[in-house]
Amino acid sequence: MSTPAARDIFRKFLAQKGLRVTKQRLAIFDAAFGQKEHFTAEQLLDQARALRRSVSRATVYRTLPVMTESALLREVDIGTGEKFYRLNQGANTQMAQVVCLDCNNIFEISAPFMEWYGSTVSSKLNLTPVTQRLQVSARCNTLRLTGSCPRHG
Amino acid sequence: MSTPAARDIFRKFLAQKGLRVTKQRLAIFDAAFGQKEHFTAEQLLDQARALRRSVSRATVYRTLPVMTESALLREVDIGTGEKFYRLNQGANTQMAQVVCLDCNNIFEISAPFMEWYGSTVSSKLNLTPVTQRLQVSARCNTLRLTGSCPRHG
DNA sequence: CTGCCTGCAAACTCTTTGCACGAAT
DNA sequence: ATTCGTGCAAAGAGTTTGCAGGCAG
Repeated sequence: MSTPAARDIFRKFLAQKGLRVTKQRLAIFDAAFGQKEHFTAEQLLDQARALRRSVSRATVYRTLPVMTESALLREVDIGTGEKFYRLNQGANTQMAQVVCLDCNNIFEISAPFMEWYGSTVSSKLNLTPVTQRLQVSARCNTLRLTGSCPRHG
Repeated sequence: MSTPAARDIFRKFLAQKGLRVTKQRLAIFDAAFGQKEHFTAEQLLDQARALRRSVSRATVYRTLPVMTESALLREVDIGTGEKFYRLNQGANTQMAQVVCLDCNNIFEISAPFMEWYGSTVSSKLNLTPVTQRLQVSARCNTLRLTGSCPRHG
């Protein structure tokens, strides 16, 4: 759940960008803060609608970029067609994702060397790195051996 | 262009998989071998049609997985909506991609440590790694400083 | 009041799929 | 002669956008 303090940060951010503080944006913001793990635009829409029935899909899609640009959220694209988002809990270190192809869980692993790698490799090409992503797809050993995955259910 | 020898390898692969050697599949295969860099399904369709007018988009999309499974091609997903493909010229080492957001070039960089990283991290989660991807998005210094990018045109 | 924001629905992009015909074995 | 493969067009999924009306500043 979003605290009044967190909400004020969002208000301030919106004001600063010359954007209006609307009830829809606040509902979407609160919904995002209620998420514990990765979530999709659709899941965010559901949660936001629970807080304010009229929130539309379009507004969710229009608000997500605002929240990522403000570093409130991180976008996580694992190449499955739909994008995932996650609260950016003040984590300043680069994260890698390990995606289990069996249980569909996304595990976030700190990978500080990514930043170094990005700069090193970019400078050789006369480029300036903007973002890095490192992802590992894997299969569940437990599921393979026992036929059921504890994380799967 | 595809040599008769390369085409024979493809014929053999198809036979081995119990798949038929059709004119369309050969045209798509030849088109793929004419590509020097990364290409999209649409670009491959264009090239294949240049070799055999009737090749359809559906067949290209149905043939691409066959060619990736046979390791003739590598799939490169940089999260832009459309997938890229590339000839897998016997490169056995893991590759990272540096994507220039200005010129849209994709630079392939050998990154053998990715494999090590994948195994290390997966084993801690009791998973078996299947694939790794490491991508850096970057901006062109030359473009920023001089207003034009030599690779852009 | 002014004009940014919203909801709705249609449009869009890339990819997949059902079906009847055609061709490889 | 069998099946598998093909082309076509429609469907699908996720996301974006044009427009008329609504609400924040």
